[in-house]
Amino acid sequence: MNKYYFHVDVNSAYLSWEAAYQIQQGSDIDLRMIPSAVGGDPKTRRGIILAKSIPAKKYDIHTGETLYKAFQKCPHLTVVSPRYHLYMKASQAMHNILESYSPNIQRFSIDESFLDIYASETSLEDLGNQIRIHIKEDLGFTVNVGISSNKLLAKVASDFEKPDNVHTLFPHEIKSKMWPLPVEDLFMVGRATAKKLHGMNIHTIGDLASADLDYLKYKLKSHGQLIWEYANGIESSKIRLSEENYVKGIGNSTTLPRDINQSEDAHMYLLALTEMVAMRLRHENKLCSVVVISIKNSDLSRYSHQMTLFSPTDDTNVIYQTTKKLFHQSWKNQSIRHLGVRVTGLSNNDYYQYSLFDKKNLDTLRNLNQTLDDLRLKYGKYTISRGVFLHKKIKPIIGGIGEDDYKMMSSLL
DNA sequence: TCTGGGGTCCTAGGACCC
DNA sequence: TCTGGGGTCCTAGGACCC
Repeated sequence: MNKYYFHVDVNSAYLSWEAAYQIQQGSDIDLRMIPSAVGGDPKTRRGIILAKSIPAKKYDIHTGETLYKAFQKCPHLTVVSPRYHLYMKASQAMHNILESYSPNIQRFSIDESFLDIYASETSLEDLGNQIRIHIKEDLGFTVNVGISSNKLLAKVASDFEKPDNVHTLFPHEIKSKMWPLPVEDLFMVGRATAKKLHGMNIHTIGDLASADLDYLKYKLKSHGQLIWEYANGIESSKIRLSEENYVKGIGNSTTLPRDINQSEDAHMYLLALTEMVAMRLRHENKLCSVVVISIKNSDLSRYSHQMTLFSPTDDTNVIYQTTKKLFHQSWKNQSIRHLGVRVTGLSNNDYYQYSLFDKKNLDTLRNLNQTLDDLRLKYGKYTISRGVFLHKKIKPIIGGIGEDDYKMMSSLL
């Protein structure tokens, strides 16, 4: 018996979950069988494709492209807006099934998990199929399962032929199964790195694996070492359990319905974003010590500005006042297309009560914030809004991922 | 090809300390 | 006074992931 790693990846996750849900609700249309996609807001035609069906793929529609473009390629494309709460439930249901196979599960993203299992090598594919079928029969959507002796190889394996498949990628299979693939198929080789590698005449994962390590490190720093190891199948991280996989920052951002030039308008959006960020922060029982704003101009250039606070806080108003200050320190007076608010430097709020500052005032403030959060959670986020939003078209709270927030992946395995 | 939003990590330069 | 070195923290920007 040896330890093996399994990577479970939901096929076209958002679309599969949407399809499975609609069928459960009695629909006789299976979105997976027609050209369809999940993305943006189909009414305004803004936004992008987040997931697509296999029939939609035949129209050359791919993830990340604008809805506008997708409709041009396929006018009868069925598009549905994303429903993140549904996806979190589906993700949780899958997690519950995986728990019956291993106590060690690492949720890598909403639709991907790693688990380690002690088994004999001959039983691995059967085990993978068992997981695959279990999820399909109980939950109505399909997954790919990748199996290997480490997480990296398991992840690469789950990306082989889709959907509804089990693949292995053991070290002795690297040469035949992984090295012929284009280098951009490797985890952690994105657009920028791929371009640099092509410039070095490295085109396949095999090219990368046999490249000179010192040269790669000279060109790409530590990232060069990392991807060289990945290309050679070298990776040894353990399953990271959720306790050690804590949140490091919380942020929300939005593309504005139209470009703005007035700082008063920017303040509105900063407040609306801060409302959501601070609410999530309090929900996590955390305090932040750093506030960051980011600005994207109409010409798509972007910049950010941050500030470390004198003392950690979870108060909406303190964070908002800081974002305003940051905005005025950094705004280049160009028209703005996108704004973001993010907090980092998180700490637990256990000792908040024992702060040196006036306890009574702090408690009053905390109670006020808490009461607002509770009301919004119970009756909807627009139940109570700040007065400044009256008669404005701007939504008083902006940003996704609410109540059932859970820890997501990091760029490391 | 430049279009969304939510993240993490790395690096380099500057400030500041001893 | 302007000459050494080591360390940490902060900040801005870039790269990557889904």
